[in-house]
Amino acid sequence: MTRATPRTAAERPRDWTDGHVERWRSVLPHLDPDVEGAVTRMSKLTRHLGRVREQGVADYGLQKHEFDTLHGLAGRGGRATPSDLRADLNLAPASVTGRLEGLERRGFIVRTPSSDDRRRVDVELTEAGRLAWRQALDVVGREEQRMLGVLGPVERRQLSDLLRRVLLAAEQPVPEAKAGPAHPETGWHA
Amino acid sequence: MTRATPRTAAERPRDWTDGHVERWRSVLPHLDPDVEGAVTRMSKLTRHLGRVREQGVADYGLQKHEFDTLHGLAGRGGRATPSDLRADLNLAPASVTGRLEGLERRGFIVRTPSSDDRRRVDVELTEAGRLAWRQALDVVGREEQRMLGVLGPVERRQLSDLLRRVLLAAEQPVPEAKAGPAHPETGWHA
DNA sequence: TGCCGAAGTTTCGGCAACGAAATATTTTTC
DNA sequence: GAAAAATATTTCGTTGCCGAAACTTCGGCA
Repeated sequence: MTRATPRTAAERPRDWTDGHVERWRSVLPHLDPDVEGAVTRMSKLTRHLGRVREQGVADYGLQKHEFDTLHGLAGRGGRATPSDLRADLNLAPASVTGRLEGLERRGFIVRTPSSDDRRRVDVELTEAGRLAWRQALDVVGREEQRMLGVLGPVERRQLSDLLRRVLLAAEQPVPEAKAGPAHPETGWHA
Repeated sequence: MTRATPRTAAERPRDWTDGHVERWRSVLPHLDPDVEGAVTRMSKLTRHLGRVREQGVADYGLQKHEFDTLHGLAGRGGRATPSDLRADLNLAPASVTGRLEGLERRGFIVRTPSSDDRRRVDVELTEAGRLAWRQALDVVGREEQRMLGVLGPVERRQLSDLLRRVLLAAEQPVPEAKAGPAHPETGWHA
């Protein structure tokens, strides 16, 4: 092992979250440090990637929400309806209209009334749109790789697998009532 | 082992993210499924907890941002300045004022000009505020426990440890330039 | 054909967040 | 000890999002 993983908590370097959890434990003694630590770190990591996306994507003249919209569109091969995007991006219908408005004004998409169903609108990525998307995409990809790259391939798989099991539980509808356990507390995260 | 973890991918149940990653892999072939899977799942889990918080917290008459503010305040022992909250909650100064306005109107906090430094304002949790916070807190704690509870104690620790290592990398300032690797792509997540 | 409920999209009104500028107060500097 | 710089908070103007309502079009059914 080139730089083995420390075995004991003492020699393991501490991150911001360790301090956070410790602070909260003094207020809420029942808190499970591993649950709280994992949840907090996921929240922070997600926010961090969000910031990177926001900032990196700006170099290509896009805002986060603009990029996300282009990305959603690209994920459908460059053609979709507002309803598709509404579902993919988890947005209110009104918000989709707002986003498309801006993107159309900037020439990244075109909206044309569908000919076979005239209730619908077809949204299509223009060449300019596809280009902006493609360039901005790499910024985020690099940061994801940078962060997850500190883990080896096996560990990445392990992480992904653990999370899958958690998510499967989340996707399950809550199994009813569930008289609260003795220590249902949480310490939260930024 | 009561119900052992499946060894092969084939017998492992698939979650939403597996499909998502697969879809994107057909568009961006270089994508690392484990990186993408992990990131996507963290994003989804964070969002899920956000929704639960939003909804559960509503049962106690609070909105998410109101609860977060009370929570930040409680984390400082029930007394803080707007600047403290601004830092803890990662908010623009203007937003803090807006939030406190609402909470004061509802009787959950009190704002009093500090006597020793008259630029400052002291924000204090009222009894009503503390009560609302404490009750709403349990809702979220229960959901965190429910979700992470599908993992055993050892696995939770493992998850938390893996994430710590990733976060330590994130907390490090980006190590400069980093001429892009060959496959810096990403597939994104809702 | 003519009507009716369902579906797709946009408009409207309101809320919360942000950045920038304004205001008030303290600390520093000469 | 007064002017300048720094700090804390609020006000202002803009933006994006959301829920609800409106409008158009589609599909079925008499």
